[in-house]
Amino acid sequence: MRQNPARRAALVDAAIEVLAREGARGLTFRAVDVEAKVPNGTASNYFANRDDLLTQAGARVYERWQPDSSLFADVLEGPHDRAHVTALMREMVGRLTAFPAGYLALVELRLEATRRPELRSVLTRRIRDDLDANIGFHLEARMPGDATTVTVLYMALNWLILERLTLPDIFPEAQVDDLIADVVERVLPPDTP
Amino acid sequence: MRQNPARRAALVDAAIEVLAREGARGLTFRAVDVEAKVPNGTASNYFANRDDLLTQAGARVYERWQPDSSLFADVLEGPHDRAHVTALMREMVGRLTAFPAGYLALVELRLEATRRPELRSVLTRRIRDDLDANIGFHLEARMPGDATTVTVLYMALNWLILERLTLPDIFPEAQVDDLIADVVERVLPPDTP
DNA sequence: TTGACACCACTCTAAGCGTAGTACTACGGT
DNA sequence: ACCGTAGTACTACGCTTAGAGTGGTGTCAA
Repeated sequence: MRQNPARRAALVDAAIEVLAREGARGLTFRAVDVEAKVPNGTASNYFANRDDLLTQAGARVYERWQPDSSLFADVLEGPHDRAHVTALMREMVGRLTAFPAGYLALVELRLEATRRPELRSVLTRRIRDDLDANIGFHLEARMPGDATTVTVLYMALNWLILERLTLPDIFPEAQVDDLIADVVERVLPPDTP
Repeated sequence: MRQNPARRAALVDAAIEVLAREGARGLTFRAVDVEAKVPNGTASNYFANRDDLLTQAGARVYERWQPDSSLFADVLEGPHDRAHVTALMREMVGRLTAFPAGYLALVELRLEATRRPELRSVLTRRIRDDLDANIGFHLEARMPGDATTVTVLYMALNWLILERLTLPDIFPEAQVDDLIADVVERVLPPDTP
């Protein structure tokens, strides 16, 4: 098992691209080698098996999505109204969409999870934690709405992203920002001035 | 090119199962043969190529989801309030979820559509038509809310279904009906008695 | 008898895995 | 300055699996 961390990271990033482009079943050691432009057999030397590769790829996507830490501070200090939530949601959708391979790779992992119980439990924990963190943050920042509000936002916006990335002509690009505002407007309770 | 329609349908249904179970890349003629329990080489004789098989599978899923026609009549005559919409949404989520292989196959097709422009345009049209039909029906039935209402419902409930089918432990089964009611309650305007 | 289909068997090709063997590089010890 | 060693990079090979497509033969019914 080789240790070179730069190479390891490059291989994991390559795995994400392959997952998004070729699907879970196309994720082979060889394909990762080619994508990372390293000689055949290299990935075999860095990962014990496919599961290893899959879970590391999933973790890496979340790493690369971490927002700038200043975001948290800004939000806690900002206003607690719908307009601010809309801005936040736009930022989030934009941030996730900006790494399309990562999002598509996660969807592939979800589908693969229907076949691999271990992957399913890892993914379930990660996604549940993420949702809970969002709920916690929303409440801590004293934004309008409760846990259910955040859950409904989570569902609608996730589907919006999936739709944009797979069938972009269903919701025209120009309409997306308005759609996000619509979602927030419908789901959040009115501001109490 | 063989014509036997019963066999052809059996092969398409088998293709849906294979898509859901093995992913788009696992959809091979041989896998379909095995799933449909017909001799090797049969699918080769019934479909010109993989694209042919993919688009026919997509169409078949929608066919199998068609609600009983009496549903439409019932809805047009029923009350026009949130409670009724909730019941309708539960029926719809239940109907789609009851054919999990179909739903997962469609998600696989979405991902495959990122690679195949032709499949993308076929799918885009079908899904856009379906959404428009839902919007039209909602308005025709004089349910509370407008086109945006239906769109937001569409997004949130689709993600709910995807979540249920891929990572069922994120939202416990027992919570689903309540969650649907929550979604409707937040997204629809209040009843005007 | 003929035509359409079912079934079976076969060849050809491609892809991938794992690893053995060799080459390179850097570093510490002397 | 030299050498040995450890860790890694690269290459190549054997082995296995999977699938595509097709030709030939059997079967049934009009």
